[in-house]
Amino acid sequence: MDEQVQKGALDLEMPARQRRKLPRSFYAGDDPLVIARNLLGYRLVAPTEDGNRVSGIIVETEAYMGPHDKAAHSYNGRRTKRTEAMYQQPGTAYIFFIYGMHYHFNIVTNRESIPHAILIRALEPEEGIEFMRVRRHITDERQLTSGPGKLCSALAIDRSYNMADLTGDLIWIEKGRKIVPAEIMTGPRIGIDYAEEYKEMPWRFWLRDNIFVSRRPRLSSR
DNA sequence: TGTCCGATTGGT
DNA sequence: CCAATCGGACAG
Repeated sequence: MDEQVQKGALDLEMPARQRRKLPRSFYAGDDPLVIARNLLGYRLVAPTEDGNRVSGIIVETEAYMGPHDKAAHSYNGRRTKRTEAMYQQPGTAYIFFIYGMHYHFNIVTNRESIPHAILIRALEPEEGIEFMRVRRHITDERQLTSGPGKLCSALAIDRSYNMADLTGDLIWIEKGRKIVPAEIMTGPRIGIDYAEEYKEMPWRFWLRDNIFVSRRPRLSSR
C-alpha cells in the first residue's frame, strides 16, 4: 500500500505531456462510434481526496446514441432527472445506478442537447492498484476493473460524480497507450436484450486479447 | 402510490 | 442458473 500511495502522490510515473487532460474538443465529435473507438488506450484517472492517482487504461467501451437507439436511456428523447446529464455539454460524466447496487460511468459526447454517451466497460489497472484492492475487497488484479460496475467501485465513482466535467480535477481522461487499428475489435453490446433491432448493432469496442475485457466476445471482428 | 425491471456481479 | 437490492419510469 505505502509504495503505491507514494508513487501516486509523487506522480513520477510518466512525462507531463502524457498527464494532460483531454480537451473538450475530444468529446465533441458527432459520431459516438468514432469516439468510442478512439477512447481505447487512453487513461481514466480518478484521484483520491489526498491526490493519489488511481487510474487504468480504457480497454472496452460501448456507444449509446439516443434518441434513435432503443438501448439508450435517452431513447425517444427521454429527458428525466436521471438522463439530464446526457443532455449536457460534451465531456460531462453521466453516472447511473443499476440493479440496486452498481454504478456505471459514461462520457457525454457530441454537443449540448444531443444525448449521446459512451459507456466505459473495462480498464486495465495502472496506478493506485492497492486502493482498488481495498475498495473491491479482492486481490486478484484481473477482477478489479473488468466490468462497468467493477471499475466504478475500484475508482470510487458514485452518484456524486454525475455531471462532473471531465476537463476538471475530479475525474478526467489523458493520453495513455499507443493503439494500432488491428487491435481494435467490435461486436454487439452487452446486456441490452430489450433493445430489439438495436440489440445486434456492433457498437461495442475492445482491445483484442486484453485480459481485462469484461466478457469473452461472442462475435469478434475488426 | 404500486408495479416492474434493469447498459451487473458473484456465487451455486 | 439464480439471487441480491433499490431507484427510475410509468401507469393509474
